[in-house]
Amino acid sequence: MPYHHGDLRRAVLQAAAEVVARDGVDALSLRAVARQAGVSHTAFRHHFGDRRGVLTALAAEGYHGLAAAVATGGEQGFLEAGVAYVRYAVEQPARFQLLFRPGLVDEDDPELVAAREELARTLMTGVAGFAPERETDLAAAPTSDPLALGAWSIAHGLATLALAGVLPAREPAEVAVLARGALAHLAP
Amino acid sequence: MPYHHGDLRRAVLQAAAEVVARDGVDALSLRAVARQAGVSHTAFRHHFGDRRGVLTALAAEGYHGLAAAVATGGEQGFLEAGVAYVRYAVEQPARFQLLFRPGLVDEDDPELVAAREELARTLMTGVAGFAPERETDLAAAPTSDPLALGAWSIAHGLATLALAGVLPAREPAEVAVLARGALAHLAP
DNA sequence: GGCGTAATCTTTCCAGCGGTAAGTTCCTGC
DNA sequence: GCAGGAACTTACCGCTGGAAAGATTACGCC
Repeated sequence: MPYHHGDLRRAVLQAAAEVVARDGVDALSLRAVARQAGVSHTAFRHHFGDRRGVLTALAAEGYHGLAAAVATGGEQGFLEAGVAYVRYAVEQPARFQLLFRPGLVDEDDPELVAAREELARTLMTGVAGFAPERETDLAAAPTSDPLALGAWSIAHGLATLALAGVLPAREPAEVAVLARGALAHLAP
Repeated sequence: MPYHHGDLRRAVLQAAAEVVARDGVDALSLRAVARQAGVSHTAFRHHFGDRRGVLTALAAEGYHGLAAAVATGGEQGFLEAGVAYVRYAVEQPARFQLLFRPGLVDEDDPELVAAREELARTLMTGVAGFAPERETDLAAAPTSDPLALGAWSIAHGLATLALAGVLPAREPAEVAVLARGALAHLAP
């Protein structure tokens, strides 16, 4: 075992992603990750700073994944974009929580901000397909367009309600049905 | 200081509620609460079991508060009921998170379940006022009515997005404006 | 009135956590 | 081939939640 790991950053992120996906964000222990990577528990201080730094890097990756999922679903229309959003949340609950739980990440991290903007753009293109006659401004933030914000809120709200265990439905397929029903009540 | 506190359960809940409201759920330390109540850190094991038990009891109280807020807002119509929901979340973020963050509470606790059902009923009466001609079934769960679920999702989604720091708006009043705009796109 | 039992609370201990500080090893540029 | 900085380790600190065992009090029952 060499003194210098070589690609510790990558190894840590991968190990951390596994732990988070399996046991949730709260269960992520730097020491456990370090053990799994065969490294002392203070080794990645240099790469990430503190625990929040690790989570921030992980979250940036997560935003890309969510944006990709929504984009793929969006090829089949606006409604399926929303469904894809909800599916992502229900199928990868811990990853999703990491993205939106307050206080977990460093909000000012450049990579994180960029990843969030990518997601915002993806959401806007989805809404543009829903109400084409509106001449939606693709450059605008979804937070400044009431319709886009409504769509995002429905998808996001349903997803978080499902994760909270408030909905009777648990399986992704069941939740997807609920998502379609709720999204159908959105009017341009 | 008597050996038996007298009303430890009440004292602990009050102290815990203060800590949560001030510093967030994650900052709630049983030891800190115990110190504040002038009691050893294992004293309330008997009353609540473990940490989760304390949070569960706290959450049950919180559901009542949220339901009351929504009911009050609902007197001015459906839209204001939704706005009240969002306001509650933004004005008391930690309390709100406690109610909906996965894994924090014991989902099977009878008091918690009852409190959740009370909230569900309140939400349904709000929706009934929105679409009176639908002859909404007040006894039905909001999760089985697509319109009710859509309304709940919009309010809940907007609230959680705001708490996540994704929206530019931070002040309750600003968020309330966004809530009205988003809710306005919901059609019976 | 007194006694036994159960409820309540304390003391003590444990392993694990994140973070800091100081020291060691290795790579890289000159 | 050597300085200097990057990468990593070891040792330590205070904190946490929980388990176990003991002390104290309340209370029902005879």
